[in-house]
Amino acid sequence: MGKTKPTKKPRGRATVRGIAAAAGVSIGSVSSVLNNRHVERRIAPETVEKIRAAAAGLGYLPNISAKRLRSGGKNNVVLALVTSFEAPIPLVNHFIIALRAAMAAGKFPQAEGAFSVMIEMFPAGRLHELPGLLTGDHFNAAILLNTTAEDDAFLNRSPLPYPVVLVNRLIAGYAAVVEAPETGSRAAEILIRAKRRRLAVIHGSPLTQTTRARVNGFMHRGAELLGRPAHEVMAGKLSETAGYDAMRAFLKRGPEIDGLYAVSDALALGAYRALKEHGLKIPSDVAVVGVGDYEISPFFDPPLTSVGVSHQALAEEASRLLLQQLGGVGAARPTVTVPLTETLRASSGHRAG
Amino acid sequence: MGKTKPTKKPRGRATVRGIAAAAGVSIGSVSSVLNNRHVERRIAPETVEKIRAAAAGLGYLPNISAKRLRSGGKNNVVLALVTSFEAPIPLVNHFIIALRAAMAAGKFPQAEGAFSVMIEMFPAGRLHELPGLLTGDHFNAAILLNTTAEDDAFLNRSPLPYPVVLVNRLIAGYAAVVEAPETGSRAAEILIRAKRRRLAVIHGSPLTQTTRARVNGFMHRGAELLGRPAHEVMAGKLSETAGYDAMRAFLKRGPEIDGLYAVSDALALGAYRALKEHGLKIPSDVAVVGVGDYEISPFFDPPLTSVGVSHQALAEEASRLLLQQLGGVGAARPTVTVPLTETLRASSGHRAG
DNA sequence: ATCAGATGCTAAATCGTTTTTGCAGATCAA
DNA sequence: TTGATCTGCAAAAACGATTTAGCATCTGAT
Repeated sequence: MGKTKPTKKPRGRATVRGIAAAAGVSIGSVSSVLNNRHVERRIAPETVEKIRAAAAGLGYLPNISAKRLRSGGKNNVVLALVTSFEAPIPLVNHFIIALRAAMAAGKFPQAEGAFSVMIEMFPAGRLHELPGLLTGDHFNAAILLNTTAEDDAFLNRSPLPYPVVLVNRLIAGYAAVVEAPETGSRAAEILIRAKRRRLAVIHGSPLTQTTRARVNGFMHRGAELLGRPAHEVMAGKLSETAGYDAMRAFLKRGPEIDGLYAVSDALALGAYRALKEHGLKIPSDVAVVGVGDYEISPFFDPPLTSVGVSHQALAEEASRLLLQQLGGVGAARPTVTVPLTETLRASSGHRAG
Repeated sequence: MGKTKPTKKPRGRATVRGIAAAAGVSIGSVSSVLNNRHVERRIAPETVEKIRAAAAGLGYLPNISAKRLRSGGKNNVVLALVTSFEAPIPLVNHFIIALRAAMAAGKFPQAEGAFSVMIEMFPAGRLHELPGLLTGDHFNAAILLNTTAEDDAFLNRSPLPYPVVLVNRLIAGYAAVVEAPETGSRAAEILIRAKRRRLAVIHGSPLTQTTRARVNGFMHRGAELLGRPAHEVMAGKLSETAGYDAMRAFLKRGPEIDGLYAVSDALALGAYRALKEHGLKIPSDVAVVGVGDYEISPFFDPPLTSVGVSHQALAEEASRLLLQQLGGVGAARPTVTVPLTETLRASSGHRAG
């Protein structure tokens, strides 16, 4: 009938072509109607209806890539936050705000301040299955969070063809932002300065690069200063419930402690409850030190002393690093160590901050 | 020289064309080199170097839209989470997980299970400035969170040309997910069942649609059952600090209360501290009810009783609704009310859950 | 009957990229 | 010297959309 071009088979997703074929018009008319330009473009009302019906019938969804390409908007720089499903991302807004701030501050002027942020999530250990990761089809640069050992091995095998910043992970050939390595030892020092001698550390299992560094630093410095090893309390995960369960079991087993280091504030909060239930007072019986990864740790009861890097600092540094690499200053892949913030609060016997 | 085509001016961002012109080769060769296909494509080593140098010199960044368009991957459905900078997004992972689950469950088969998620943030009240919002250039569908009254007015004026789901907001012509309206009244009932008679509610300022509904429901039901109005404690924001400050000032002013409703768990936590500092015990002196928007509220001391909708339920319902609209079942723009979850814990005198 | 202006649509150009095809020149074997 | 094979690259097609230019046909006025 009215076919004007060698019509393609309508396989796959509906496109303007498919609609045009179905309605017996040209793709130009289809586009005009779908963007509500049919008045200026003088499309007849009944044609408009035909096209709308065809689009609805085919379940048309525009191809965003084609739209963006064509309409050539300038904010075509796409940054990605890549994290695993299993890990929470309380950091997301920190990152977006930090990226935006870094852009506004004129790092990476090419983007003209405009960029898009995608979130890509993958099942732990399956980073390699993430579409577009290897081809670079989905984003111009990425911040990688919460990778597992398998993911790290994959990254090590196959370098990604765009700028990447790892957070709390070190892999050769990649830029990274990590917390200062003396977190654990500083925690030990805080407790020891507070006259604690029988120390314990509570951590998750398995240990990550970061939590292992914290535990090791703590154990090492504690043994060094006290000549005696600290107890190790092993929780299943880094959650409150896991911390509570592990701490409860530990206390029931009998060892007496007067100082506790938690490698996450979630564990600290869980331990709080176990300690209180066991009749122990914080800090008079047991002083507690966390890492400050919960924004509400000042409102724990008692407020939690912590030493660690703030999510905000981490996010700012990672953003800076990412844009710097995008700016393309050669092949610099620096590792940036974010300095520690020590916040002394009541949980270690200090005056509430 | 070796110019083969009427070379375009190199204005704007560098493209393969620009690199080709700079290196004196064709764009095909440029593309081959940039994608590390130069071996199979038999590009001479010195040409490879020339192209790499030109690309680096021009600060080349590929246009992601063009890449995706060309390489035609099937996951071209783009969903957006749109929220304001000011509001936290602890919900992000809930939404992504829920969207993924809904996709996997076979809602919206067109996408073949693959889709991308973008996060778009805007300054409160400036939703209308978000690039791509009106044209639909950036995503196929969106979930809108944390809009202000101005933003809502804008949405009301200019209907968006793609499926949208509003969260905790009602605007004519848009699908929405809201919490059940009886949150506030249920909170009042919990406190009154716990034999509390002198009630107060603590809330932020300005009130949002949702928090206003909570406050109104609470006040109304409280007055109805007790024949006496509840006190209103007004905090600046929905933060712990604001809650603490407001509650402290209120207690200092003298009114005695025995039941408190907090329209956010953050306010509840801030109020906890003010109450304790004032020598009041929870729940014996003052029972507290929150809304359950903090995952760690079971680990408050004492654990917080709450009535509200979980972020997870909200996210699941919003995702379902979004995909349903994408599936395009006509122009259905339903408003879905998410049922309440009531969790009785120690803060209202119940046994810890 | 003729021309001007509407009206309604098609065709083509374009966005930036990748891949396929093809062509010229060099190298090699006989 | 003549094919055959290899090298190195250019040209063109394609992805899916939007916009512009242009071509018929119709309407109404003269």
